[in-house]
Amino acid sequence: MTGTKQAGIDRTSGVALWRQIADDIRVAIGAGEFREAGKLPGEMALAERFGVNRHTVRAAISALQNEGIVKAKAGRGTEILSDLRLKMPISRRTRFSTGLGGQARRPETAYIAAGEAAASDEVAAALAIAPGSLCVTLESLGLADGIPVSLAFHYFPAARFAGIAEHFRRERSVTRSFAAMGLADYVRVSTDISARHADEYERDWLRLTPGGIVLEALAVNADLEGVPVQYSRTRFSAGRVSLHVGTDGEL
Amino acid sequence: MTGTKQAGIDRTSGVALWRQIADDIRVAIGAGEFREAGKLPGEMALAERFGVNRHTVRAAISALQNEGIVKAKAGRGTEILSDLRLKMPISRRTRFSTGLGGQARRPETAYIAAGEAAASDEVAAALAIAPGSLCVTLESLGLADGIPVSLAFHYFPAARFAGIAEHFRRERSVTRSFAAMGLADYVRVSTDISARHADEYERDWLRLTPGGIVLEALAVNADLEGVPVQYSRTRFSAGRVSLHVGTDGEL
DNA sequence: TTTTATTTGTCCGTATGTATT
DNA sequence: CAATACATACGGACAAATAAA
Repeated sequence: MTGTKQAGIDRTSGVALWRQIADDIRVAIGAGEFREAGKLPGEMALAERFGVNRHTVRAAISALQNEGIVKAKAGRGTEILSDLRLKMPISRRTRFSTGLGGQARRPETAYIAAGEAAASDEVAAALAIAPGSLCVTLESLGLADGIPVSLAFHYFPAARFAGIAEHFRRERSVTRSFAAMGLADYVRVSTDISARHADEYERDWLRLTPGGIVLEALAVNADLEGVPVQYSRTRFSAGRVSLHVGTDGEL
Repeated sequence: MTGTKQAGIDRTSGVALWRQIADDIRVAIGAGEFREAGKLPGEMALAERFGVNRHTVRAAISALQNEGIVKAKAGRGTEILSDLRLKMPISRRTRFSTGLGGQARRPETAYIAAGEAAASDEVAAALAIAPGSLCVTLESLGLADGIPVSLAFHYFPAARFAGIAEHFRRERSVTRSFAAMGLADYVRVSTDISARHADEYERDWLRLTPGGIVLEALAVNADLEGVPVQYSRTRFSAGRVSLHVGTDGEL
């Protein structure tokens, strides 16, 4: 099926050639295709490979430079800067800071906003409360070494966690905020994972370029009696994070 | 330009507006946004929503018609034909066919290819065998109602599962192939999930458009003694599938 | 049945972006 | 940095199909 035509380039798909080629090169870098050389093949070689003009390849490389993935130097070639991904564990004891702790990086959580909202059907079902019940909302940004990796929107039942936003503002941690309100422990009940293109708001906070991808995780946490205490929608920068599900044991 | 910019549409991303809008509408359909009406809002309403000209919306709808998702009729509106969005469970007992079975859809597995390969470091580590050991490889396509949803590449240690490809070719099921070779049961040990743009090969098999997204799951299955029996790399069509991780119980 | 409003389908022209030579 | 060809996006006008008054 892949056959004769030059490596998968479609000219009437609504996606500019330079963007298709940039995406292809990004995937190839992630797959480790150029890891040995540490740099991309020359512009002429790439133009040949994709069956396009050298100018088009230059536009693609320029886009990858803006993303901070490669760095082109006259006479030297195009160096590959980073193809690393953080591994975020998903288990019964999923927590942001400890999840990234083992990877020799400085994890950090930033406060974005807090508020109140009536529970939509979706939120109400997840938290096992009546639709329309009041929820405390909290928005936060997760960073590793100063680079944003996740953007989270949390819902807590207001009846039980009325003042949690103030705690979070000081503590910068959901776990410690729960603890300050008398909830010593909690577990992850379920996680729903999907992927899509980032919208403008997500691109802004996660510093993604147009066409960037987010992994969206819808998660429910519950106390040890199984009563839901938190519903959150976390969007991970797909280029910087993978999710690791260990189905055999705890973290 | 009609006025203020609208939800997540970017005019300098190398992706045509009509394609961005088509992707947005496809996701909205999958989220059930128009399920009540059974059809899309009018072209004018959508043009307003996305802040573009009516013709641009028409181009997007035309693309969705070609995908077989909607059907436009003069005077009637644009009917939604399919809102396929599958939820694939990831748990200790993860299997493709049973995973989709509960969703009242016809699951199917197609055989693509089989072969042999020496284990790379990555594969060897996952299967707990020596690097360079021989593996049986198997490639398969998962479909739901005839629509491709997953593309999988499997590795089995050849020392133990030498003839498994022939079994799979007849049985069209990894579970039944294992059973035919005397392995009655196995469990999922770990799953690593990431997201990225589909490459040409994946776009081809999964019938994705350029810029399409895949959810890639690297999974290890083991027998009940904990000895790894299978390592697989499954790429799900992100627009058609989400992954559900239940961390509390079995499937 | 006729009328009217609504919605999609098709045509025109113009400006800008993309890709090649 | 041309010149050229084509795709994209916009704006408007009108035709054709449908549903409801």
